[in-house]
Amino acid sequence: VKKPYHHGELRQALIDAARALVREKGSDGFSLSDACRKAGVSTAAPYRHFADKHEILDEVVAQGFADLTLGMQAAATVLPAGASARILGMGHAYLSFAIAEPALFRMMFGQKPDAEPDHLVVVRGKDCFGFVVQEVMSYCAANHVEGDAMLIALQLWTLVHGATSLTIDGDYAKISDQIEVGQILSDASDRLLFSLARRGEQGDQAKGKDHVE
Amino acid sequence: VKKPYHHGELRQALIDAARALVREKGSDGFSLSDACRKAGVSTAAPYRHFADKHEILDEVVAQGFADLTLGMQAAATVLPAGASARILGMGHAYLSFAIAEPALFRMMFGQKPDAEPDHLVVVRGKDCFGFVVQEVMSYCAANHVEGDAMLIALQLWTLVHGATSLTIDGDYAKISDQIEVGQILSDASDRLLFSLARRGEQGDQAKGKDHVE
DNA sequence: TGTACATCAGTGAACGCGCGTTCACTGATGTAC
DNA sequence: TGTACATCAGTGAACGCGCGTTCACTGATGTAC
Repeated sequence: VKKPYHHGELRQALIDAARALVREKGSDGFSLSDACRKAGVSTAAPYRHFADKHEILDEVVAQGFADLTLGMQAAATVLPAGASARILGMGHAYLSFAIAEPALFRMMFGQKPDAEPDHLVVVRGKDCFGFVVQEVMSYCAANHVEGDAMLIALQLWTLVHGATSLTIDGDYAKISDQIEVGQILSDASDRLLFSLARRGEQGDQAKGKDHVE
Repeated sequence: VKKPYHHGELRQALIDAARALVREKGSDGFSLSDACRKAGVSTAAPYRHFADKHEILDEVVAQGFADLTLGMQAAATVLPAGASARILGMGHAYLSFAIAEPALFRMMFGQKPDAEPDHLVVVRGKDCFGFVVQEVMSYCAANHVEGDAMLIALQLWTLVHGATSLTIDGDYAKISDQIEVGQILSDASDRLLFSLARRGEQGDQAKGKDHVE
């Protein structure tokens, strides 16, 4: 194969290379030079497409949020609307995403280096949480839950995010190798949801567990 | 003041300098050279007391866990034994610690750079979680809760850790500036604890909120 | 269809930087006799 | 109490390294006439 002078898809190729390198070496270990090596171009080439290193990483993070949203949507749509299993499935999708790309997950939710956040990243992040709120609202409507769906969504997010962080950072493992994150998640999620729902729906919600993951 | 050739307390001085620099610049921005500058010694001096850079940071992290445990103990002991407010107070102490030293908190619970974890760090970490389990067991005993105290402690830890991470990383703020982490935490913790406790104790637990933070 | 030329996406060499670590050294401390 | 000497905690200069970014450049593309 001959190597053409013009790459043609260099912008996306650099983003893909950056994401792969973040996955392999972590966000700290990532260097622009590495990404250039991987894409097969000189270290000056990226500056035709990006202002600096951070701009590439912002793009990676934005695509990460889009993928996370897609993952949760895929998990939700195969589960019955209004069931707590559907909410739980989204939580498992969140966890699975982070396990597949822990360093990317940390970049998405970790603090930025004091620079103001990228606009596209914020939009994608809000879309992602917006989907969670929407699903929680559907659940609440279907189960006649009185209460602020936003607050409930925040609590579930908090729980799932905690379980995810402690898993990918190896903190559960440092305490004991007997800990099952799936049990923690499903047990606590159900507890949070059940304590809200009115009587009569519980049998319906109690089945359908352990679908995903 | 004359500057003596021998520092005398250089080991602890370097640990203190490292902790201060991590607080100021983050764990990434921290360099051994910076710590030497701050302690007023040459860059070769640390090698009399530590094998390498990581050994200093391990020491900082271990002291961080000790401080976190102390903070939670201090919060717990001023609140009535057996009250849910006591458990909640520990959660707030966890959050306060992380807000005061976010970068240190991230080092404590973030993943290590593939090297095996330091022994002292693991011990201090287990001590810290052990205290939480112990307090949850007391709560369960006082409120006649049937259920695995370890699992309950894990769920509470997960929730509090999630709320703490999302707070210090600015993720709540990215969604909306109206979000109150205190409300999320106390609401969800109470819900997790109440759904376990038997009848009759609820009035006792419902007061005593909003003590700390 | 052919040619002139502007535009654009790459090259490759070089820069300055701060880092972690090593080296031979030197000044201070403390112990043996 | 005094002296010789081993030990130890520092110094300061140097190293090699990989990084992000800039520079003048060159090869390819595409458009005007």
